[in-house]
Amino acid sequence: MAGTKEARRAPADKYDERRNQLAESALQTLGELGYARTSLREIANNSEFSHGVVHYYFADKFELIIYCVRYYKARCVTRYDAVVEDSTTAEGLLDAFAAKLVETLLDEAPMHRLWYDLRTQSMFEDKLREAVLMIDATLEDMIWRVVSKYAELSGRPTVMTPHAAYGVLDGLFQQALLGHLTGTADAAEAMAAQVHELMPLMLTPAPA
Amino acid sequence: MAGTKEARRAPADKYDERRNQLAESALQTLGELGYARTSLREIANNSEFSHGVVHYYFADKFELIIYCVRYYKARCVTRYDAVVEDSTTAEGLLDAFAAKLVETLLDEAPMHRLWYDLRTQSMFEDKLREAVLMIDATLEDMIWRVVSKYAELSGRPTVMTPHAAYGVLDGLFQQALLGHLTGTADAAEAMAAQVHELMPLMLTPAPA
DNA sequence: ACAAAGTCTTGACAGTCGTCAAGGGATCGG
DNA sequence: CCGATCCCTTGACGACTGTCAAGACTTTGT
Repeated sequence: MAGTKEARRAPADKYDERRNQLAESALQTLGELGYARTSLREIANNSEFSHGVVHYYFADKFELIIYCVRYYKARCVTRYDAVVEDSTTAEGLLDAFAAKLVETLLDEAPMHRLWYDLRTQSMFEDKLREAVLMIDATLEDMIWRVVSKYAELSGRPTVMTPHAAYGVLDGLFQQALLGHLTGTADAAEAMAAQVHELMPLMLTPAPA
Repeated sequence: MAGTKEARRAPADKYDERRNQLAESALQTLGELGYARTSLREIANNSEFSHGVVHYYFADKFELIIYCVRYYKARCVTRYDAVVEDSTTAEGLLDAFAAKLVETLLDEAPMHRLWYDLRTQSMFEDKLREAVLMIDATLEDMIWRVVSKYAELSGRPTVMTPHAAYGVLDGLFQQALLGHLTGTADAAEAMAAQVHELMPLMLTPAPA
């Protein structure tokens, strides 16, 4: 039992490569159909392999999906780091942050709805919980890097905890995503305006 | 089984009554298993009928689920109205509102996670969109009645649109629900504290 | 009381699902 | 060059799904 994975031959690289390849096909399928309607056969159809190969690289469906969640996290968790590092003024940071929010909402809408789908599934399915809570915490850190930098550039301390700041911003983003996917044309821009108004409220009031 | 009074019922009433009865069984099942794992047979199992009866009262699965969404809405949309009407001070309103939020999060967690599940499904499934957007708008109105009354009692105008106010509060609630369902003991109380800090920020700054 | 209409159960259908076993090629060490 | 190992395909299994038809039971109208 123990050590079956270590016993694997030299091409551990190729093994991981295939797993990532399948993860990408899975993410694409999940982003399109959602968790409820995604089958392993459909995932394999969106790859260059047949449906049986999934069980060669993953023990079961959950292992694949959880692997996908972590694989996805690795790509998006640094999304706003450049914004944080490059900004020199509070207003510039806020503009760049809001613009990046709009950009990712428009460009990667399927991935975002998948994330919300999986996070909600974790409320029902124990097996998804650990992975989901881990990435959620990482996203909270990501947002907090933005907010605390914004506070620093403004020269005013924050009045919100990282948890609360993530909660309210995530609420606005999710709302905008729903609007965007259901036909509200200016959902993303409306969110940008809301973020512009909300962020200053996260700091102690500016001196009059 | 002793149907003493149904004998004289008008058929239309009984028909709607059965539909509501099935809707309640469906809501219970959906709240327990989530959308992805709920089958019509499981719904019928949680009722006193057999699985075939569903297609006697509903054309298909979607009609049942959409009926459930509307049925659910009718019950919860007035949840905070008593809070709004009975409060005479801004602080009293805020306390009562936060307490009600905590109460419903703890007592009706399965229903809330079902709502978030269905709302997310509407990002993938066209057929759910209309019903979900309708109830979402109604919830936004419900929240706005609280916020605007809070502003009125405070004697200070709001600085947020109804849409934004609902977005941020819903974000905090959803975050707390996830925390509560995944084992964070004080998730609900933490949310109450966050709401206490957030609500004043929705109004123009108080005079120093 | 009899017939019609309404209500519900049963059983089956055509699919789809996750999973796994058997086996065929491909690749590589010897 | 051969045999072992890895990679992948194929096909099948039992279970489950939404749906519907046939019929039994109940209630209603006359």
